[in-house]
Amino acid sequence: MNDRPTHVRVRFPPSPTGHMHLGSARTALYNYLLAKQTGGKFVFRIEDTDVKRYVPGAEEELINGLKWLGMEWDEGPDIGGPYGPYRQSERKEIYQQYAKQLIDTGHAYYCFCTPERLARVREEQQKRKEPPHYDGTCRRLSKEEAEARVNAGEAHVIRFKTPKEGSTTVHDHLRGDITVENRNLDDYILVKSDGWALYHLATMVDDHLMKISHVIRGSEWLPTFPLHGLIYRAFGWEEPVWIHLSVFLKPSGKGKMSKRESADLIKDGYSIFVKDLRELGYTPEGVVNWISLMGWSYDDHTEFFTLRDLVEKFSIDHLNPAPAAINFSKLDHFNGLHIRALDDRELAKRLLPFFLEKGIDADFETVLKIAPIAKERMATLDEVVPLAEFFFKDTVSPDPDSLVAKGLTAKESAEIAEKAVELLSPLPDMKAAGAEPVMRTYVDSSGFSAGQVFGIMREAVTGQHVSPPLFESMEIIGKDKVIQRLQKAAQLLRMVNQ
RNA sequence: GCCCCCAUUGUCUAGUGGCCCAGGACGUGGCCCUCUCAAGGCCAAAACACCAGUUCGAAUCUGGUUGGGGGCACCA
Repeated sequence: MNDRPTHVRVRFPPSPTGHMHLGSARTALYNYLLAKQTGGKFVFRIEDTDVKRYVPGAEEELINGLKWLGMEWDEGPDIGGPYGPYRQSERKEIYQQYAKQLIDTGHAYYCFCTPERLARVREEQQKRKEPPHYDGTCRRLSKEEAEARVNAGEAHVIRFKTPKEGSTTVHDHLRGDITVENRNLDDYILVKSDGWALYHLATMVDDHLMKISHVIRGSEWLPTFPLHGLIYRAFGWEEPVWIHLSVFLKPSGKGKMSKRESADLIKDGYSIFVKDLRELGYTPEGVVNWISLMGWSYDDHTEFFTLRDLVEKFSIDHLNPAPAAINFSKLDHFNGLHIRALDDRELAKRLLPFFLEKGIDADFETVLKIAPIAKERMATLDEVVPLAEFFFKDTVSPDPDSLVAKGLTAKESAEIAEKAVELLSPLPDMKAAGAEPVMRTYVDSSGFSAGQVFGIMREAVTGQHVSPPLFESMEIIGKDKVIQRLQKAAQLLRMVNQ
């Protein structure tokens, strides 16, 4: 608690190549939390050096996703900052300059091998059950020959000159030292033949230049982590604190979510994509609380957190290195908690669009009245529609058979509906405080149960088996409509054959 | 195949040698509350992968096994 770092500089550097998913949201969140709790900076950087994989609109989705979740960045492509540009596609020359430095210091070399030859070499290596590594042909070229060929305009890439002997040890904050034999590392390509730097170079250069002090990233980088350490050392730079987060597994815990499985999820009302979650009625509060606990924990009993709480309580010392299976029912739980924690005005504001989207002509004032009686019946915001759409209908159409109360005949049910009309009509309005005692007195004297009487009324007034509390609902609907609907129900019941 | 990482109930996890015949949460089952459905309250079933070792003592340390995951691109 006292040994927390201060003023860290962290970054979230996604590639605009697809939808923003839960894994990147969590990585962004942990970075954000660390920045905020230390008074540091959260840097947003776009890693778009691969034009072939660029997806239009992906960057905007990333921006919207982060903002929706409540994570604002301090430096980024849209707002700039002291270490820009924050888009890798605008930093090409910087990478080339550093690649050249690596060549000059003997840490990298030009390679003229064609993709075709590399594929052939790889194939043969695999046939011989050898690790598929670059065979070192161009590593043996003299500096003079290589430069002559470059100057002659021959196509080339730049490769890192990985040590052949010995081993490399790097340190991960939650996993400790990680050591690999250098022979298991490859002479990775740093700069492609089109002159663009690859992740291994571009990201290390950017992180150093942008003074990133803590790198929190996914565990898919673990295999090349030693290479990244080697690159930092080749430049003579001080390494950041490295933290590799576990991956998210599919709900069964067997492997990570495939494209197909992600698509299938939406049928069950779930998704691993942030933008879908929003449309499915999840709140940013619920999503943040949920993902914060997949790989991190506070203590042995506290689980409800707002983003503010997390900024205060999060700690990189309590991360869990094991992969975590996604548990959507827990998301429903957290979302419900946060819906109930919202004040009525805020909740109504968020509920309204879900009515409108379904073509229901809801108004804010009515939704504001509905919010308090519906909030504990929702796991997701969109569930308000089937629960409360009857408030906005001119008439409802209850099913005559459903109108008949359990254990009663249609005739008895009709009489109850008629009695309700008779007892409620004289009242000045439908305030629950007035209507409920009247009906309860009737229940007590009639011999029918509350469930029977109120059940008939619920079906009559809402047209639904399930609804918010009856009398509160009737108050919102208003006396005229309540009486009308009860009368109609009585008529329907009179027509049911007994 | 090779390399790396990981390993507590179905799932997320607490646990850093004695507070643990293992605590919390989701889910599941039961009960209570109750006008429906929820929410809420109470209760229950449910785990230290295995084998050695270190130690007076191990879920916690070490080694191995097994299992799971990730990576092996002129992608990130």
